[in-house]
Amino acid sequence: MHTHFPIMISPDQPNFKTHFAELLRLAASKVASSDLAAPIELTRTKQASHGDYACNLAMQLAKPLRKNPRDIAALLIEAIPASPYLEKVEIAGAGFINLFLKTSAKQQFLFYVLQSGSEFGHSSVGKGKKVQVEFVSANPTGPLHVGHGRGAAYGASLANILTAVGFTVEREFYINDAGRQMDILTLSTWLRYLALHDITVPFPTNAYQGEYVRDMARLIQAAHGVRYVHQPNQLLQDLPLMSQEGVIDTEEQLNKLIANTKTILGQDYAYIHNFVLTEQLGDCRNDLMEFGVVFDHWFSEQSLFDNGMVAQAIQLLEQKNYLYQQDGAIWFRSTDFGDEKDRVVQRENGQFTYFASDIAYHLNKFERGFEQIIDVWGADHHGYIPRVKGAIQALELDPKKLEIALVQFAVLYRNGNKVPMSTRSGEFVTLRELRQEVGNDAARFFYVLRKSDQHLDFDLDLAKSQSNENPVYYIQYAHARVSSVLTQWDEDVAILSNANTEMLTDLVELALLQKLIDFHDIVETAAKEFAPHLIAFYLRELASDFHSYYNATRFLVPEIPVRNARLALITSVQQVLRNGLELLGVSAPEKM
RNA sequence: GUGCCCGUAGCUCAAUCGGAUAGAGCACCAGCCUUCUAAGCUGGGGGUUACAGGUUCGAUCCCUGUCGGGCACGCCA
Repeated sequence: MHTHFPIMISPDQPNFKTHFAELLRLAASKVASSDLAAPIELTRTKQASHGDYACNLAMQLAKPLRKNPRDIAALLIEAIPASPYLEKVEIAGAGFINLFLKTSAKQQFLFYVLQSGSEFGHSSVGKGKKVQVEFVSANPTGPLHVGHGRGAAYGASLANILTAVGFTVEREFYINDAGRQMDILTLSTWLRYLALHDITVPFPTNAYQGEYVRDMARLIQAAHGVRYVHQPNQLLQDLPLMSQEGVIDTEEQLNKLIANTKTILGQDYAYIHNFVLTEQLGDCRNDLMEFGVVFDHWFSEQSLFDNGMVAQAIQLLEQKNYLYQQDGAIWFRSTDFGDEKDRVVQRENGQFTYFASDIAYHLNKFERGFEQIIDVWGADHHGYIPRVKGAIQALELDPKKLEIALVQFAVLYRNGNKVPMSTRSGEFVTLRELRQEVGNDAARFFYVLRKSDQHLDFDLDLAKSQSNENPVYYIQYAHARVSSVLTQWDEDVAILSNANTEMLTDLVELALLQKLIDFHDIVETAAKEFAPHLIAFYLRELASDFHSYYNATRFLVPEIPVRNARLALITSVQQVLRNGLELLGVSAPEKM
């Protein structure tokens, strides 16, 4: 194919915005002899009368140059080099410089979209740098619920976007398989197993209540019969007093039960512990896979203990003099790094805290050579940030490499009421249930339809009753409509690369073309700001522009040049819709 | 009580890190299918950006205070 961009600065990735910014930079270097510290910022205009791109440079220069912004703008415009893509430049308002992109440049841009295909929107600004996105990382103590779903959708979309702009991305799931919660789940399962053999012990109210615990007990029974059955008298030994007869509800009681269970089961405890872990992890993995969320690496917290890495990390802090002993425990001086208080890394009983293994985990991440480490956390962990960043600084690692993306929890509403959610009580709506109710596509899209640090009100009744009015269908419908037109046209799409796009002069058509041009910037901004929702909003706007076009214009007209030009346009729109949906993990159906 | 986040149309949310007349969707009202998919389109009403000050050419955005909401403040994970 012959090139349509004779003097484009970057023929591989025609980017008019950066091109114009470069022109203005050249102009500014002539006008303001002193060097400019700030980069030139161009924004897309909201109104067509303001051109395609606007720049506020003149207003920013007003103070240092001690001149009227409009006068500066005039000087800048005078100094702008000629460009084959620049139609005209105007001064407006308080001193805005409005740049108009040549219509021919917009028209020819279509060839670039068609040629790039599924690669359109991708770039190489990431330069192949190694980035890790760690997300979900839910305790494997029960099914994923709708809160996890948001982290999953966000992290997966973010990873896709970072990949699209040229980073080498690793998706990691951190398995909390070392803590007390796993012991509680093991105990819960064993108690349900005993109940299957008519040995009833009061089931602690603060143990895991969910039906899936009984399911696991049945699996163990089916595989091993009575092998793990023991009489309960030893189990209740030395149990702290019950507040009411037959009710176990304190943490001390739970701890004693766990300790007794370990004694009674001996070697067998590890089997049940391992069984429930494998079972829950497998369930979690399948659930996420069905949701289109796949991880490159599953990292076990337990492995940090097994390999001695936790002890090593703590020793390292000790060597650097950031630890001290008090009340029998070992503390890390996180207050040296702005934390509210110092934090325990090793308890009085000799056990390391979760924080200790997290220090080792992050040290390990740095040792793996990532240039950027992104932790996606639930917003309830925000207080945890200073101590982790503090530990990283204490280890003399670069805290700027670690970025914490906080995702607010999704709050579920049913019949206008908040749905209570607690994993242990078993009262929660699972991600699976949600996916079955509204579908994977709608769920993936709905989750990223708002900024991640905003609370998400998820109205189940609305999602269910209005599933056909979900915005995702609006976008998918636009995609399917194009497919339908192309099917009826019934010719090879390849010939559209010879279309005469100068036929596209209608205002709606030019607006659509400009929208396609915007896609690159949207993806890059989404990557820079960790903001997948920008893609979702962009796609809705693009679909909206398309639907209007569809209703106002007939594509399959007898005049072949007009027809092919319009088909080239809508084929390009379809391509961008598909590429954008792909980033969000949403399917792009040919038919609806 | 202390710290962090938030407060934008009736509802759910945007607003390209300080820019031009604050935008969408849902809901509501009035129209559009004999022609490429009506899961669509066109038009309409809807706002003192919680409140009060401050900073400057210019504030939803930055600063201070007040009110209201969420979260976190364990030798839990």
